[in-house]
Amino acid sequence: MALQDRTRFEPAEVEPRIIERWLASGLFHPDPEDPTPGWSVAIPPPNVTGALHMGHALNGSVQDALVRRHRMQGERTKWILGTDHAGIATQTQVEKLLASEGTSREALGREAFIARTWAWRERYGGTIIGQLERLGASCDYASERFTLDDGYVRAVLEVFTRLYDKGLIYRDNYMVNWDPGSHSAISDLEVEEREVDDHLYAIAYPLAGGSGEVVVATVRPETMLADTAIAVHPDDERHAHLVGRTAVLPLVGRELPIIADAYVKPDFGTGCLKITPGHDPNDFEIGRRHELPEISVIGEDGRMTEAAGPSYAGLGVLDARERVVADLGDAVRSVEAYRHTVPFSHRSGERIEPLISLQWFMAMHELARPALDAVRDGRLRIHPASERRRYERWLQEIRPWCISRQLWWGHQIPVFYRGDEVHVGTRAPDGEGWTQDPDVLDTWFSSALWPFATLGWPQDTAELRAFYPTAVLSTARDILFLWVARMVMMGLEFTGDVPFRDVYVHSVIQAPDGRRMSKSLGTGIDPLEEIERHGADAVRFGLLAMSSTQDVKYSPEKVAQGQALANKLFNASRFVLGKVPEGTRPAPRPAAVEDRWILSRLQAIKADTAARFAAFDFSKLAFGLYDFVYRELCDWYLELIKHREVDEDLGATLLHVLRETLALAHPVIPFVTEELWEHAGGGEGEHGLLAGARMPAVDDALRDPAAEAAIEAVIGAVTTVRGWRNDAQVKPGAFLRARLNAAGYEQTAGLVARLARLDLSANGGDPAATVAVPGGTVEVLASGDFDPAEAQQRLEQQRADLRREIARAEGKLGNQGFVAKAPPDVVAAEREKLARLRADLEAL
RNA sequence: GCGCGCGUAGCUCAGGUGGUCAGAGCACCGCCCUUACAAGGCGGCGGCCGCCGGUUCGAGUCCGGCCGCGCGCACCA
Repeated sequence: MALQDRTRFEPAEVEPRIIERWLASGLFHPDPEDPTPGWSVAIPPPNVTGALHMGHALNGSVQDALVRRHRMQGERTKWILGTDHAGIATQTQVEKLLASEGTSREALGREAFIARTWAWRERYGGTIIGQLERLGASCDYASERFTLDDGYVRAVLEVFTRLYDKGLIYRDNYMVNWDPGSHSAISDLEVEEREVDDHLYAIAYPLAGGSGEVVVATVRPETMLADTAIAVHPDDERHAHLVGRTAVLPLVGRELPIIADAYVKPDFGTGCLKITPGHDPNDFEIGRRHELPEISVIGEDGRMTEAAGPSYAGLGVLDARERVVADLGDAVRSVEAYRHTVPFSHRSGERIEPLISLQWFMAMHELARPALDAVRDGRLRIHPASERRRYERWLQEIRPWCISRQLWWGHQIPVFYRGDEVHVGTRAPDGEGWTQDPDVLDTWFSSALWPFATLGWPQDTAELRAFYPTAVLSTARDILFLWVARMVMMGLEFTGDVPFRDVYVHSVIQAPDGRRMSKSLGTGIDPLEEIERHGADAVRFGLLAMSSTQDVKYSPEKVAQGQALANKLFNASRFVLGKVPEGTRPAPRPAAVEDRWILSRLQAIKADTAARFAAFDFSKLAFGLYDFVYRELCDWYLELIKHREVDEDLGATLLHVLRETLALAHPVIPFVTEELWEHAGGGEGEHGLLAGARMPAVDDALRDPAAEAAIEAVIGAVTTVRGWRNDAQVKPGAFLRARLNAAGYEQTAGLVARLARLDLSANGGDPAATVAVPGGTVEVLASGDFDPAEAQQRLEQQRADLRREIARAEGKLGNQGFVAKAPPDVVAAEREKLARLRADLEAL
């Protein structure tokens, strides 16, 4: 496309074309054998079932900005890409599909179901990869991984086996969060608390021997069928006499010992707690402490079991509750409405049924300690600091991780049983009768190996040597424990090094009204639709600009700002490239003070941008670029040089500034900059792409404080005169005859004259108005082009403002306390300010 | 309940270590089709910086207490 044919940047036309060039260039697929230092990022693997949402888009923008910047710094950069098999999510999707076909997973059988799921994944699994491409993410698409591919499976087996041999993975009957929805145990981290309205029942249990009773409170009367004790607080004098005695469980007749345990809150309810180790996590702990029997009356299907007795067996939990309450009759002493929070499955949304179940667990304390140390000694840095504190707290209070899931889709647990024999390994030992554990591992077990399993571990590959540890892990805060902390533990355990040096925890993007973005609420905004509407550059810029250390509301204005920036850069480039002669070689060749100024400002924005990248301050990074392009480059520099003849020097400087600006902005808005780069001469190498060009370094020799001061004055003077013209109702096009009575404009009077539309050539005539500008005044000579009365009013306003400021400064300096106690330089600055204000007033 | 964070122009947000810090974008008003951009340019309106105290010569900026909101952790059956 000829650049001069359009006045607007058209992302929809340009971006797909640019993507093709990037992918064809091979720039995103680094050679691991190359000796250049490696720099890598591992993408949080999206679910194969997933589609790009705003969180992915933000995280993609963050990671891509980092990756592109480092690639342009000459590092051998790899962005590790892949998808997660996402056990529950994927299995649920496929089961839904089967249901719509009138069949089911059970009808198919395990092998066929898994084959079907693979086929489903082949067909629908890759959509998010294409969507990342559309965002402009420069991932290594040529070596995409999957958490169930062959190499990955080997890594998982290796880790399982080694942890088992170390005794850190073990099988136990333990209280788990049973999710009746997915028919599987789930980990503590997959449980969410929700507030519900329940009833609190007070139930009387008679003491053995008929000498009184003990009243307990419960929201789940049906679980009493599994009670094995009553507990009171050891210091509770009201109930001290009960400890050691025995109560009789109503309906069942079982004798329950009355024990003392500090867990019981004496001031809650009656101060007496029924203990049900089989169906309550806290009771389970108490039961283990006191070696109580563990009875289960609720099964994995959520129905009462035979152990509940003939009149309850087979009933659903709620029906059983009703029946129990009815059967208790007078023993129910009170029922009151009760609101409290209870656990629900994050996945299925069903209420968790705490059950004792035979599951695989991972002991975490031994693994957690090195992960804590890594943060404390600085090998791992977490940004922002508040997230680091969360990380530490969780690791300190870490609990065993239930890693088995009663699913089919995933890494089947590599353990084989034959009678009492147990064998851990890839395949069953020789001989008949071995059966493999039917469960699969928690999806997060395999995700925890992501940064090294994707690079070929446990083999010692060139990729592993080149790209491990990765540099930065960028993620949202909701998976800091679920994923990030576990990667650190596994990385340290199996590679001896942290899996990444920096963790950047980014904002969660909420809907514009502050609610959570979600499909079910209808509050979601599709990033792809935003990209279609405004361009990928605009969305990337907007997301980075709105990011923060806190959650943020989605801001369409910031996306619009990004779109405006892309367009501005497009038009600025059209202007520059239309002026620069063919064959110009870009170079800083300042011929005038404004050239020295823009070159100096360019060094400043380069340095600021580098610092903001280092600090993960993406919002300031984005706004800083916006401000430089809009304000300094377009509003001022291009206006300042507009009427100069573009000779070799100016041409070289213009092209230099443009190209460095494009390079600097490329990591944030890669498409428009890549497109314009080609028009601005392109780059080295066969592809000539900006994505593969070098990031310009800061050149301190081009910093020029004198030029900055001179142009600052010009900007101040022009702005002030424009404001005055507006107030004095000067005809917009008129060039007013005026005298510039001010210091500091030796080289720039002509610039002021042109941009403020003044004719400074006249020396005669009476001043009809005075305007204060930095360093002095502009005296405007009488003419018919403005209204003297309005001008006078404006002048009075200016004088009043000055007098007010003078009075404030005088008051401050007249304050003994200030002069005596404030630091000398602050006092001196105040005196200087006062003198300047007085001089300004004098001049008017 | 404990912990963390936030409440600054109509809206969304910036404002390390207290002294031009009262800002940006959008919205709004006025003027301008000035040959890069009218989805543009120029200028402007607009804020007891949540409330009440305190520390200080001086406080959006520090301390305490309220009020409102968000998040994290733990939950009392």
